[in-house]
Parts: sequence; structure tokens; C-alpha cells
Amino acid sequence: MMARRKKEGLNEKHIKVLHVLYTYTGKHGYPPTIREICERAELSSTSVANYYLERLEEKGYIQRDRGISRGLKVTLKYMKEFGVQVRNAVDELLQIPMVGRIVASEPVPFPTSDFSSYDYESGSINIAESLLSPQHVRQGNLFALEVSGDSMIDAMVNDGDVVIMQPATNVRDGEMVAVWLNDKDETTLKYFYNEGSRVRLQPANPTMDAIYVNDPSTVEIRGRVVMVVRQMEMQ
Amino acid sequence: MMARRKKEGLNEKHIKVLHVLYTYTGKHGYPPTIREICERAELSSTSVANYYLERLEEKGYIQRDRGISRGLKVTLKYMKEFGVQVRNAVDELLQIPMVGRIVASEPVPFPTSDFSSYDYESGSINIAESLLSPQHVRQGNLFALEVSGDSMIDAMVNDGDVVIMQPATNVRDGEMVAVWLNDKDETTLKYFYNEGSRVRLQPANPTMDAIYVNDPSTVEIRGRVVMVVRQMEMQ
DNA sequence: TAATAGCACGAACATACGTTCTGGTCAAGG
DNA sequence: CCTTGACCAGAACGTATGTTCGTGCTATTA
Repeated sequence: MMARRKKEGLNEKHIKVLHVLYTYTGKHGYPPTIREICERAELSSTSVANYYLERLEEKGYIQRDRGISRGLKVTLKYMKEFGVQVRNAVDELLQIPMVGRIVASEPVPFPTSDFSSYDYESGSINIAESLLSPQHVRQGNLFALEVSGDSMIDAMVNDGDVVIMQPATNVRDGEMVAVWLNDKDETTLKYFYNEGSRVRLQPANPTMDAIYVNDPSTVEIRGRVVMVVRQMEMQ
Repeated sequence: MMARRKKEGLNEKHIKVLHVLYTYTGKHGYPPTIREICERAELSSTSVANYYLERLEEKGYIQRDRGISRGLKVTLKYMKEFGVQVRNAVDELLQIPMVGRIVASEPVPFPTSDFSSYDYESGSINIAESLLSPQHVRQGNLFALEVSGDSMIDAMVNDGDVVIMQPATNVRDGEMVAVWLNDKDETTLKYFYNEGSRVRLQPANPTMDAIYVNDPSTVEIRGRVVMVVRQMEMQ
């Protein structure tokens, strides 16, 4: 198990070439030429570089576009095996406005009407589209709130966490919602279940008991929770 | 109504060229040639494309490396001013490999730093760089694990959550760590505090009590938890 | 009217760059 | 000994690609 298995015939030069390709592209915004790979990987001839590039393509670590200058890129396989985090230039980033804080003792704040203008001063949070369900993305109107205080631990949400929400007044069973309980003057995050005459509000923490509300008019659904993000600080 | 401010002297063709440059680069991994810009931006001559590229460089929307094939890239200015409309803020996404599951009853899996095989096929997760601290990004080596089971609710982490981690064997006080308690055969996520002769492991949930370990050799630190993401499903 | 500035066209040119060929070295194996 | 396969050198070749130039066209301004 510990046997240092030589990874399918990749020697230091192969790795050097991969590394050069990757770092050069990151630095310049475009891939290197074969001659540039030569210099940086300390290869003496373009044919040598070409040789290694062919090997690497065979093994699936890079992709080449033949006949195209700088037509090189590393593949997902490279990123995974080398534990590299790659700047993904293609993907979809959603910029979600951060519109305030969510506190147990206050109703949920909402974004101010105009979404199209992107000059909200309150900041924003970037989320990869692939982290959200396509439906959420398509419906849009997502906004973010920072959780204030410890009062939502029953929802497994802590002080400082960020919740991504979508405005909604009616939701389906099983969705996590932000509700305002107007008899208690309290905002809470719970899984929502409509059980005929009553409403069941289920905490995310499975060790805690559900709340049953017999008068549905006291439960005002403010939105659907789409995602929770907890960032750890580093001191 | 909101005055839609004209972007300083940029007409549709300027914008088209920018757009082409940006999307082409995203799609192919390298920038387009001038001739390719011509086709895609519906310009009739390379000199026209060159003309617009010069204007765009003057205005600071792109950067050119003269005499170098495909030596083009959009600048931060472009991303800022067009970021939301275009919806891809380049350069900001980290692709973090998903290397397995984290379960209380098993040690933490790791990405094979030996660059060897990869057994977990679950792909990767995209996280905006701005969500992580610069230190974490710089140090790299981030990997992601999916939480399996309810056994980490004391860490406010639930079944299905994704934790982003960084390998580490010693950490500073106050950091959340994944530790393997070798006397109990258990992996757990806790805030770590070294208190002289003993170690305090503090659950994230403030209503729960800390664990004190008097024999530090039973606590094997496996990594630092950088972030937790909880995605809600939509049925 | 003439002059000027912003823009467009197409072709010619120079060079950046991928590709390929010839010929090598060196170790392993028959 | 010869063969084979992995690796290396350097140069020649041809295409891909950036650059430039002469020539327009149109609107504005003096």
C-alpha cells in the first residue's frame, strides 16, 4: 500500500512540463509556446518538448489543439491528481447581493427592488452556479443574509454563517424556509411541512423536536433557504 | 428611473469584441487570434479588429502582449464593469477536488498526494476564491469531503453537507480541525485549543460542552476545516 | 469647399510557432 | 553482437498569426 508506485510512467520531466504549462497559463492568461516550455522546463529542443507533450496527451493529462498556436491546456485529470486548484475561467459565477442580517428577533430583510443595477453597497457573495440547483438559478432573485447570534442553532446555523435565500410566500413540503412567527415575534429557519389543519416546523438538527402550529395564519413564510455557507477564519 | 450611464465611448462593436475575447478564452483555454475575433465579432478585416483592440487597450479594458500570438486578455476593469451582466467573473473560481466522504467511524480520507490513483469519482466542487481567506488559497491543497451521517451535529454539520479542508498536522488555537481520536476510533470536527498538558476540543454548537483530552497522543490532527457548505435540495 | 477625425477594407509582409525529419546516445534484452 | 525502445539535438519547413500600409467612406467643422 505504501509502495511508492511510479505514477503511470510520469517522470520529473513530464511533471515539470505539466507544471510549466499550468503556471505559465495562470500567469499570462494564455498558454506557452513549445519553445517557451523548452526554456522553462529546461529542455534543449522543441522536439523534446513536443515528445513529452505527446506522451502527456496520451496519458490524458493535457489536451492539445493541433496546428493552433498555444493550443494547450491541462485536463481535469491533472487538477485532480496533483491536487491543484485551478482558476476556472469558463464557469458561471453568480454574484448574489448581501442585503443584511438575519436575527431571530426581527423579520427577514429583503433586497431593495432593482436587481438590475449592480451598485448595491452592502456587498455581495460569489457562488458558483454549479453549487445551486438549476431551478434556483433560473428563478433568480437570490439574496444573501448573514446570521447574527446563536439563536438559530436548532437549524444548525450559527453566528456568522451566510444563508442564501429566495423570496417565496408558499413553498412545498420539505423545503427549508425562513418564517416569521407573528405571535412570537420571531424569525426562524425550519423545514416546512403542511399537515392539513396544522403546520409542522422541523428543525434541521435531528435531535430536536418539531414545532406544531395549529393556526397557520401565525406562520408567515418569507423565503426559501437555498444554501448555507460557513466560512472559517484563519488567524 | 435610473439613468443608464453610457460606458465611456464603448459602442456595440467594442463590447462585442470584448465579449468574444472573454467567452472564447473561457471556452478554449486560450485567447482567440485576431482573425478569429473578426469572424465572431462580425468584423470584415483583421485591421478593423486590430483597430478596436487598440482602442480597448487605450481605455484599459484589455491587455495586449505585442508580437505574441494570442497575447490578449481582459483586465479587471472589464470584469468589474461587465461582470454582472456577463455573469462570469473570471479568475475567481477554485475547482476543489471532492475526494470522498467523512464519517465519524472512519479516519479522514485524503487526496493522494503521491499523485497516484484517484478512486473517488465524485468530481469536484467550485468555490469562489473570494469566499476563502487568501492564506488558504495561497497554501492550496484544498479538498472537499461529503459528510455522511448525523454524527457530527455537535459540530453543526449535517448529513450531506460538504466540508472544505486543508491537510494539516498542527494547527493554532481556535481553528476548527478534523481529528482522529485513536482511543475511540472516531473522527470528529471540533475547535481546537491546546491548554498546556491537555487539549480542549470545543463543539461548534455553543450549547454543548467541550471535550478535554489529557493524553494528547490520542488526538491526531488530520486537517483544518476551511469552510462548510450546505446545499438545500429542491423537489 | 477643404480639412480633419473616426471608421472600414483588403492585401502584403514579417515573424511567431507547430511540425517533422535526420541523426544521435544509452540502456535493456535476445 | 544486433535490435529495440526511450530519450535527445538541431535544423528545415510550412502554416498561423500579428502588423502595416494604401485606400477608401462619412460626418463634422472651419
